[in-house]
Amino acid sequence: MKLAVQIKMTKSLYLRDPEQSELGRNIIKHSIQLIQKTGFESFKFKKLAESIGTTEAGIYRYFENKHKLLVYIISWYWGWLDFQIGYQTNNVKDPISKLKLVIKILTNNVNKDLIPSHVDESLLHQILIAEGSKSYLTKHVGEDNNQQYFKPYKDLCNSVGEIIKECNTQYQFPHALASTLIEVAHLQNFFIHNLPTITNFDQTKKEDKIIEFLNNLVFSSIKC
Amino acid sequence: MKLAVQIKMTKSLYLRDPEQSELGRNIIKHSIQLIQKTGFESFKFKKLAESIGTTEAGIYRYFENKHKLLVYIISWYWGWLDFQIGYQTNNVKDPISKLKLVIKILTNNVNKDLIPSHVDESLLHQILIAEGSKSYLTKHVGEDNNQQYFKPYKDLCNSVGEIIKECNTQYQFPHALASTLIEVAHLQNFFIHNLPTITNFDQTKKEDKIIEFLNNLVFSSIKC
DNA sequence: AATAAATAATAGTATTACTATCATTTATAA
DNA sequence: TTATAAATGATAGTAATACTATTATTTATT
Repeated sequence: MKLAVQIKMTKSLYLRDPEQSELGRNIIKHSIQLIQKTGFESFKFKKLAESIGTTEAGIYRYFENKHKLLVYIISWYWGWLDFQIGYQTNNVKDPISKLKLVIKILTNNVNKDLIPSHVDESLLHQILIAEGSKSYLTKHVGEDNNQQYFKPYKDLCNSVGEIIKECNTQYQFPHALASTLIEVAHLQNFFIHNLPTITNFDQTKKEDKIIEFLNNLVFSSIKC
Repeated sequence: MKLAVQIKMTKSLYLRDPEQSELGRNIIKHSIQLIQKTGFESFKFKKLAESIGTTEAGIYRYFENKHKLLVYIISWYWGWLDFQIGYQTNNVKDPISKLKLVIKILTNNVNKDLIPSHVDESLLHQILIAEGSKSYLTKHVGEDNNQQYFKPYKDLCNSVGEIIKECNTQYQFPHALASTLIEVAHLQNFFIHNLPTITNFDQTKKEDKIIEFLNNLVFSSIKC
């Protein structure tokens, strides 16, 4: 029997559970490909339906609208990242090594194929970088939050925050630093690839530079 | 004669310069109000035209589409912030005090009415927090960048980066830290107001907490 | 007073984000 | 097996949106 990760998703995000049918899984799989390829603004349910070989109505039976589908996909990734962190740092005793590993995981710089999955994580990571903040930068963020849409994100922030606490119990802002770390990992990745003149990273071994920057940022803040 | 700040805007952002006519200035003014009120996704040129008392065609003579209008508004704010920083830190000799003042300015925690302006900066600040990253999180960010749309943003990052350098010439990542500082100031402001459980700031004197967090983040990183 | 530029008024189009309906296939249960 | 329900496919339709085009009118410039 294969090991499969089950990420628990908020029920109100979907009309029909996409994990439970072939069509549902296809919706997720092709959404990831299309959103990554065209960007969220140009992502249309009609194109999605065509690429799957179904109709618009078929998609709408699973997701009310494309924003919920985006939130679903992104939440799935947060849940999956949270799981990865728990799984991969499981044997690491030293909290500082643990936090360093977390930074690597957040920059997508570690082998995640330890656990097989039916989604393409590297595409998902790119979606996170380019579209992630659109999931909460809306006027209805409050209602979405009440519906627990951001629970996986908050759980992840909490997990990272707890590791930060382990490193230095005296540090005042573990959760703020955790959310900063998560977002800045994506932000700098976006900048380095799309607005390179904004940072002064040289363009060789980009990911390593981001990790170096983040390590410096986090560990000097918590004085380790 | 009144002192008026002129922020230099990239010409390719508009079709007709909105600074040069009453209608143009109205477009900017009402856009700011509408975007802040309804969010960018629900912001429609038709509603904008109605609120000004003109027609859709009138708006389209100034801006090709609503994304360019957003970029215009946001760029204006970056340019204005950059100017504020130059102006307000002008007499400050000590680079550390200077950087502290920059952090205050970025968190909107300082009196900016020193210089009069026909736009409402506090509305603009809210737009920046909620919509700012949408200006570059697109598939056409590369072309937009080639058109110099992000020059004011980069200039601001550069100004802040230079002040960071003044504080510690040895610090390796002044520009990355500058962009991080600018974005995190907005991010934490958004979180504290919209997803409060994500940070562990208590809800009193929110802005002060953000400043404290940012000061800690920046000054420990550059070891001052 | 003549000319050009800017604006207003109106209409039109292709696309989009859905909703509704009904027929057909597939799974489940008696 | 048959009856029943659930999921899917096929098709059509609608209101709203993001524009473009055209012509008339007002305002500014020479």
